[in-house]
Amino acid sequence: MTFSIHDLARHLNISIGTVSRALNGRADVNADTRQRVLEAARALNYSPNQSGRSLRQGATHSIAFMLQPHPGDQEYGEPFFIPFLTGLQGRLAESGLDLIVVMGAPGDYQQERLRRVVETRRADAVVLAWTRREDERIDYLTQAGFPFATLGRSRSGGKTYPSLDLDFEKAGADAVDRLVARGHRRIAAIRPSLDLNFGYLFLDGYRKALRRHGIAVDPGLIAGGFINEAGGYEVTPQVMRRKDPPTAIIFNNDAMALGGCKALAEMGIKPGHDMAVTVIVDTPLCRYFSPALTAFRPALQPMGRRLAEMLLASLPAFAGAAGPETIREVWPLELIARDSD
Amino acid sequence: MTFSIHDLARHLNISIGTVSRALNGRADVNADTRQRVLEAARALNYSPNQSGRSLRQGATHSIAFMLQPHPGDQEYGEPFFIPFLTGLQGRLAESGLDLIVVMGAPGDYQQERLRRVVETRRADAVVLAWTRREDERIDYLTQAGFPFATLGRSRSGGKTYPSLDLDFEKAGADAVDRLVARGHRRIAAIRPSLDLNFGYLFLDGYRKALRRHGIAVDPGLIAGGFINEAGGYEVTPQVMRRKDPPTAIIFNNDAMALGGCKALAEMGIKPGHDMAVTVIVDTPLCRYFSPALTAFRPALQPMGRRLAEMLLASLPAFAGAAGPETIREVWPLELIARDSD
DNA sequence: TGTGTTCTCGTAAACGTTTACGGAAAAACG
DNA sequence: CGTTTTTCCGTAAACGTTTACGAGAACACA
Repeated sequence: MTFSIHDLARHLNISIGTVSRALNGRADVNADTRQRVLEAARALNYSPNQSGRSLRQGATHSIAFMLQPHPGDQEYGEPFFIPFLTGLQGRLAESGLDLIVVMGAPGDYQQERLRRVVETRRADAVVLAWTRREDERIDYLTQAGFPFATLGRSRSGGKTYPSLDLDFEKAGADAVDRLVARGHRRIAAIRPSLDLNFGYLFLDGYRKALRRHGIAVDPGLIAGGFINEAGGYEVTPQVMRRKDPPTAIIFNNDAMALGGCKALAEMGIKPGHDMAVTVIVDTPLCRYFSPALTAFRPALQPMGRRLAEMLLASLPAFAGAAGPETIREVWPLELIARDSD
Repeated sequence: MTFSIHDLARHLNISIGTVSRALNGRADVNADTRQRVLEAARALNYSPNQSGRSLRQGATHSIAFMLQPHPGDQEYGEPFFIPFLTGLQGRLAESGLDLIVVMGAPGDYQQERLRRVVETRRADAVVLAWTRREDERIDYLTQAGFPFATLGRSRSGGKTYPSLDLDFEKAGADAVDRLVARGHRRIAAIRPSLDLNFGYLFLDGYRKALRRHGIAVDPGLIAGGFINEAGGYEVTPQVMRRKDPPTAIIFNNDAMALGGCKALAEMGIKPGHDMAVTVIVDTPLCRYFSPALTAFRPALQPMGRRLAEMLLASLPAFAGAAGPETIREVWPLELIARDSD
């Protein structure tokens, strides 16, 4: 049914070995014949069967990104990832690699999907996001000897894999510094599960900055919930019900911030007026919310490109002259001051 | 390096043929041996090499979704698609199919990526979105005899493929009806390129509804631009600069609406106060914008499921008893009244 | 016991590539 | 001209599966 290298070879009256070599740019083929082969391939619209190549070469020429929607978010989506993926795919394409995004059902653990990708050799490497503090996926991949890179740090797996992360500690600290400079002393922090490594890092920076300013860390001003709007909505009242409520809240996440602001609104509290609100990871929603939320913005597209580069550098088939020394990077988050604080 | 069916067979002292048959649930294998094979496969953690299967069977067991970010949107992302993809992937997974999302660089035409997917047999079928009125991708796929389904209608390719669309005509008309009922007579429409079929359909519904109400369609109240925030920002002043400016604007798209509202704000015009604003396709941004934008909401996740089902029904390997009669569907958009009109 | 049927399984070919190997022809070299 | 090297290409094996085919064993039936 489909057009194979045999057909092409027969058409050219040449052996399939030569055709393959010509197509793959090997040296031991005459310039003329190469020319003929390439022209014929173009004219007859031949392109090699991917399964055949993969089988023979043991490589799929594609990288898998594991995308998993958050549980309970029917509506929200993950606008965060699209620019990142754009950068990632752009860089991979330059090296002839396809990016395939493997979707998992929302809520189920990725472990099973990951195993499938790895064991069936669907991709040559995977990219993980939402790294956890102890991440079984990382353990699995290192133990299986499967190449991967992560968006986010983790304590799992040693320092053997490329990772790119954002400086959540610093953002947490910067947020505190800024609020303290503006006269706030009672600053709350709303975080997702501490499993999620960025939640942990953020809280760490928050705590250290408070201490640096000589402000005691009040556990009652720290609350954690599901990393979605419902989580923020549910958890924010906890810190507000204190006898000595905060005058500022730092949300680790845009969705939680929106839920939190909804809760605040129901208490008659207006962000930017009665309450300073800062968000760590900016998304378009922060910009369009009213009041526009002060937030820390990541450079998502460059991050995607960079992580692709780091991953490529770690793959034997692509490693250039340089060894994989710059394997772990932490990028800054840029403060975008808006109206909510 | 990896564990193949040969190893499994050797370990069991059985031929690979029998192992394969046992694994694939064929009838001509003894119940005992099947049991043994399955247990060993499980214990030794065997899973078949995907390239091998694909090569032999001529099927990849995966469906490709072509995702292409809009040009010029570094930041915005496509939250629209995530719930849709969740539904799509969920249904496909139930039939043992993987969903792979093929990313294209923003702005470049998908045609080249599509050819690659098709010619290299990376997927058994593809799902297209953002259908155009005349869509070369559809022409290509039908001509190539490659199975596909579309999110959105098109005039291309006849009625040979499953398609699921939203009723943009009706939404456009409903929006007009509602605004007329509220006393508006000068109603503007901001649309993306008419290439995009939903832009065309929307405008069609808008026009017909106006005529039905005996209101002449004023071309000066219709403007089209790029389907992003910049487009809305750039184009909205065009309708506002008329001597007889509109009292209501219908935006076909959330991003354009946000840009348009920005332009309005700069003119000192407040949506929901000095100007009624309606958006056709709702996203979280519409909800969180201030004022919250009245918009028509699609049932994205069920749509994803349904389109997967329709696609499956059109694939010979999956077609059940029923023929592919319900091949084209148009789903309603639900009005969510908020504060902007 | 002979014949036909049913179960079960092994053998081997095939899917479309890439690539190690070897050989023929051409070129280089003395 | 003989020898060595280089250039180029064909042959065939291999990647890991699935599956058509056939055959042996067991069973049923007469």
